[in-house]
Amino acid sequence: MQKQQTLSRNQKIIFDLIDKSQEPMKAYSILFNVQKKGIKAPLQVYRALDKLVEIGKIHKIESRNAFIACQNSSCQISKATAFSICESCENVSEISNTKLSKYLSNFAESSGMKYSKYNLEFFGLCKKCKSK
Amino acid sequence: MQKQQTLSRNQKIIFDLIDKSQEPMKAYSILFNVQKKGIKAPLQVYRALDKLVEIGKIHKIESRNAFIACQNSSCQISKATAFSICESCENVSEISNTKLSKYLSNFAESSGMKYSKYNLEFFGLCKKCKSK
DNA sequence: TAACACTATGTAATAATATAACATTTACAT
DNA sequence: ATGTAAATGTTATATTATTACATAGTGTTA
Ligand SMILES: [Zn+2]
Ligand SMILES: [Zn+2]
Ligand SMILES: [Zn+2]
Ligand SMILES: [Zn+2]
Repeated sequence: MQKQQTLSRNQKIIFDLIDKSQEPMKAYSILFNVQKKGIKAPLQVYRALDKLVEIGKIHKIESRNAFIACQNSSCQISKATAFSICESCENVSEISNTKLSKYLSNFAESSGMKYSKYNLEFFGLCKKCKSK
Repeated sequence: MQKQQTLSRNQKIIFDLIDKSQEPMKAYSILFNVQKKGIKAPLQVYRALDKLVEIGKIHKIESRNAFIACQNSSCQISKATAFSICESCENVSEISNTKLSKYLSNFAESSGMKYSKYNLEFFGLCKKCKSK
């Protein structure tokens, strides 16, 4: 068990919003949604996002510039992330597969670099969209 | 052998620049470098980049918003890309490993989605930087 | 408790990345 | 020559992210 991180006020507001969202959220959409709570500037959002990513509570979907809450309770730090992204409905789900992550970290370890993390994004049509 | 794509004027100018570069190039840096050749607007650059990505001549490094020429002659289309990225010197190299790509496309095929492509980015220290 | 270090916050301005909208031109197949 | 798709040119604007600087809270230790 990792040490439990206490979130600051802004971090908590922003995490709660992302966590409740059914879809990845973009920074300026987050900003718009938290303005009533007193968070008025982009930087306040980006700072909270940076911290939340750092401690693994959220992940950035790089290809979409968007953020989702970690869907994998054991993923306390964002050092090995994998996602399926639907190119039609833009649904994103986090993949949590031990074999896959073992395979990839082994691959990285044997590659000659001093490996610190990876990010993998699969694209295609989700189950719903492919049956349409 | 795939059909050989003929590049248009702007596409060729921009591809040549990226291909000669020793490092990933960002869109506005590309723009700056091709202004003397008559390409004056961001959109001209982005349109060429889009096309070059589509036909697999270059790849976008999503975590860096930068572009590199494909280093894998057999990679005629950007449907399965993998990179090592050095967090110190920002060197990026394309990984071309048949086992890895087989493993990942099999994984995707068996995941329930209608898989179309993936992108994988490893982060860490490259050989040079780790020995410093 | 005072001093210190560290983290977080507030605010304004601006940088960097990317697209929309519209007009025109080129390539090339019928 | 006509139609059509791809590419280009141009202006304006949208979106994403950071710099710089000032202030406030939190916890540790002298
Ligand atoms: Zn996670
Ligand atoms: Zn879908
Ligand atoms: Zn390639
Ligand atoms: Zn390096």
